[in-house]
Amino acid sequence: MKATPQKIINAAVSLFNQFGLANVRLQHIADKTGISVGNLAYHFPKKASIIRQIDQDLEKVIEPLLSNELTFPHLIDFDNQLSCYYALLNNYTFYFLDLLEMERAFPVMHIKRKKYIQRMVGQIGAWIRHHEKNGIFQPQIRPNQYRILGHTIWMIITFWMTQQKVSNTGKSNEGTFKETVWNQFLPIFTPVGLMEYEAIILPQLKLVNMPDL
Amino acid sequence: MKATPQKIINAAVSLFNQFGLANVRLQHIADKTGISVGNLAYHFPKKASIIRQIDQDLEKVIEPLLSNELTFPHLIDFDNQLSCYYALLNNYTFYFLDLLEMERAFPVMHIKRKKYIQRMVGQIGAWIRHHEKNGIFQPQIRPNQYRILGHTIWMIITFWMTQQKVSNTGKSNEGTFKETVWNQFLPIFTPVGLMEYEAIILPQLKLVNMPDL
DNA sequence: GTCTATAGAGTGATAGAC
DNA sequence: GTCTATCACTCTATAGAC
Repeated sequence: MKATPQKIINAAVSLFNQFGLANVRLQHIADKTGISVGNLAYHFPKKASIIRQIDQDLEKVIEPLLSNELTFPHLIDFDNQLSCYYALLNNYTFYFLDLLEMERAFPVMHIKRKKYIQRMVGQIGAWIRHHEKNGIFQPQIRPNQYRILGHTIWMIITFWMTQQKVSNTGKSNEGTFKETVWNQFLPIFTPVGLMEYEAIILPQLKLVNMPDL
Repeated sequence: MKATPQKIINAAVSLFNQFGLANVRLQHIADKTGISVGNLAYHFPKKASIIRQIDQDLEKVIEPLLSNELTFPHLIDFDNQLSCYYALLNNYTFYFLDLLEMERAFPVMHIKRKKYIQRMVGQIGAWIRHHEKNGIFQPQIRPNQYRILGHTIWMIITFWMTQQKVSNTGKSNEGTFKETVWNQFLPIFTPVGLMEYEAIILPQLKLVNMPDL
């Protein structure tokens, strides 16, 4: 892509992340890009064209994340995956803040999102079941326990940024994010699992400072 | 309150719940109430006046919920509290869907919300610690474990409706909601706690049908 | 209390000169 | 490719008759 369109996209993503999809005007995007609204319209005839472009960029980032098998034997692989998710949350915050606004205004994006959700929940669920058989996690106490757990972890990831903005102390923090997700696994570790967690994951988490939730 | 203002509020809440705060026009509210926009303006001079009134009604519902001590010795008390929260989610869905829009457009409501959040997280946390000392829940494995758990449960409650709308199968379901929250406690029960759960809570949950998440 | 009519402030999109 | 100017539309809020 040429220089100007790329600058426009960068400005738009940045503004969307900061103010939310519905609150950003073409004028703001043009100003931030350093061009006129007319010029903006030359490159992207509709506001929706900008969104579409961003959606395509986003797909290129999400797709590989969801294609990871995650059935690697080490917990650190999941920790790395969490880092990737956190980067996604940071770079495309608006995508996770404006879920319903996007559903209403850009139904096509929403259809894609629904597929992502299914795959993501499935991916996490498969990882849990893998480590259940593995002896890292204890067997389920109740039939649906780990299916629900997978879904809850998806919720934590998806609504992390919203939660942060609403509840919060200020700036977002990768360490707190990861700690919250890992906290879901803490009570279901087997002794062996707990040992691996405390040896491998915990030192990682301590590397980042952790203010109050 | 007289008849017309109350009808207006009812119509407004219903529309906000369905379409979201930002997508409801004065015209829609007037139509649904069966009056003209001019008349609507007579009763509520600004759109914000309507929101303010709803906010006050909402306070009357939330306040008693947050004042519950929840340190009663039986798990069923928490289950009842969850029923109350679910009713709140249902009656004031928009309040939980449009968190950020409300922060932007109605900062005063948001300040109140922040206080609610603190109290709610604190309430849940106190309940968990109470039952930890009680022998219903196992001792913490790690220092912050139950503080984070309380925060996660607040997230599940707060974002339940959004999650439902975005991910979902259709209509919201109290049984699935409660099961997801209780699932958080499942692995931290002591044998005694698990017995009480299976005797008292589980039969309750089974009373409602549970489609897929 | 209720209505119709309209002012006034945006906002997305377009036309046409350079 | 880039600009200025403007149209067409939407929405809140207000004025004034009944």
